[in-house]
Amino acid sequence: MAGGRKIEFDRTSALNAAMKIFWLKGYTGASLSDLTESMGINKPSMYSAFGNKESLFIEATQHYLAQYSGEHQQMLSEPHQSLKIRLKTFLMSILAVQCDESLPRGCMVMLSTGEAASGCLPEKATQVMSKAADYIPECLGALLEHDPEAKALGLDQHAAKHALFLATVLNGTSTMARNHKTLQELESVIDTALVGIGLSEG
Amino acid sequence: MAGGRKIEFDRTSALNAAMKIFWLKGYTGASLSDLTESMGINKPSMYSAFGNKESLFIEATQHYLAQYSGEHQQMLSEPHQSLKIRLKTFLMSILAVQCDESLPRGCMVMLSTGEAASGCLPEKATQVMSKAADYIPECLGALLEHDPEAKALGLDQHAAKHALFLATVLNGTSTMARNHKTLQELESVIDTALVGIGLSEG
DNA sequence: AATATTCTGTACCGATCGGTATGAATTGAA
DNA sequence: TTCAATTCATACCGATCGGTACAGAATATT
Repeated sequence: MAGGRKIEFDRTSALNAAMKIFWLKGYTGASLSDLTESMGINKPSMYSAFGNKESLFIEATQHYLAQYSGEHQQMLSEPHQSLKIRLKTFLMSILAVQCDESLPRGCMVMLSTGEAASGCLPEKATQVMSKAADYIPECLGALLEHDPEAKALGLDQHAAKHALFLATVLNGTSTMARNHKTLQELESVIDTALVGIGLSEG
Repeated sequence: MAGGRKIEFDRTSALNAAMKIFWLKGYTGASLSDLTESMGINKPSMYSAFGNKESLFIEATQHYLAQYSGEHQQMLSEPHQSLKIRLKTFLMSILAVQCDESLPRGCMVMLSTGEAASGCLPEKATQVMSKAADYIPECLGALLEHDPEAKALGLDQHAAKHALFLATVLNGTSTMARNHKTLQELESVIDTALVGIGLSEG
């Protein structure tokens, strides 16, 4: 057995850089030149470390989900908080990422899901995005269906409908954030949406 | 002066075919091969008839606006109809196009505006999309601000906020329609949105 | 019929795409 | 120090991108 030349880049920060390029430009729009340049490595290094463009994209998506998606769900089960507070905190947590000025605007999953609908994604990547896109609606649906306060308010009668509504609004804020709408403007959208499902007064 | 060979294709139907390709795949995603194949012509014919890919895209966008965007506005000024009815008819008119199974799903303008935000559109095309994207929010804003019934209800106090909210919902339904949500499902989203701005009861 | 004009089809252009072969550089173990 | 193992950098691959040169086919005027 003999050792070899040591890797000269940090795999995680390279993956993070790739994630931001995919997030900004989408799968098709991100060229290997774009990716490797921002990752600070050459193409052969990328291929040996990540396989190919598709598997890099999938890994970047999982990196995105771990960093910017998982954190939201716990807002929904925060104890001693009203349903309205928990739901608004959840939605604002997502919106804050969409509007973060130090990151690409909008939601990476919603962006790439649109690419998938155009048939621009390879098969496995499409499956990953489809599963990722189901996450937020499922969180919302489960909350509205099973939460005691939601039941008391009768929201469980329209759980699916209201979950779709809120998910639709979040898709809307994602594209609005992409077009440089501010967090303040879009917070008012969230507030109006909460009125729509009867959790707040107009 | 002498005549020449006659053109062998219908310019309008070729433009219509190109529009559908751009609508389905976006500007970058639509290759010249895709376009000319569906238009039923060869590349030199396309270039002599439309100039280049960008001007074809701009003309296709204007064709889209003429066919699928202008028709909505008149719903807002329909006489002898309540504000709620007019607004819902307006929104449903847009939603019906987004969900039309004989057309590409979603709104072409909202789709390409996303591309513009990624810097994937040439300069002039970006300007055209930006102006087109302002159209629906401006319709909504003007309605809520100046309509007598809206004023009576106090909606003019929050015209900009509610216009942004409804435009955001329409962006959401566009991406949802792209992911094969049905007209029925998304109609319930519209209804919930109308509750949000106080034009309907939960 | 001859000719000027216009369109169509093919074949091609340089650039870029995703992906890879190859050799030099660097390392650990023998 | 030699050698096997691994990474890095360059240069290249076929395919496709948007766009065009050019020749032949079709038309209107003379």
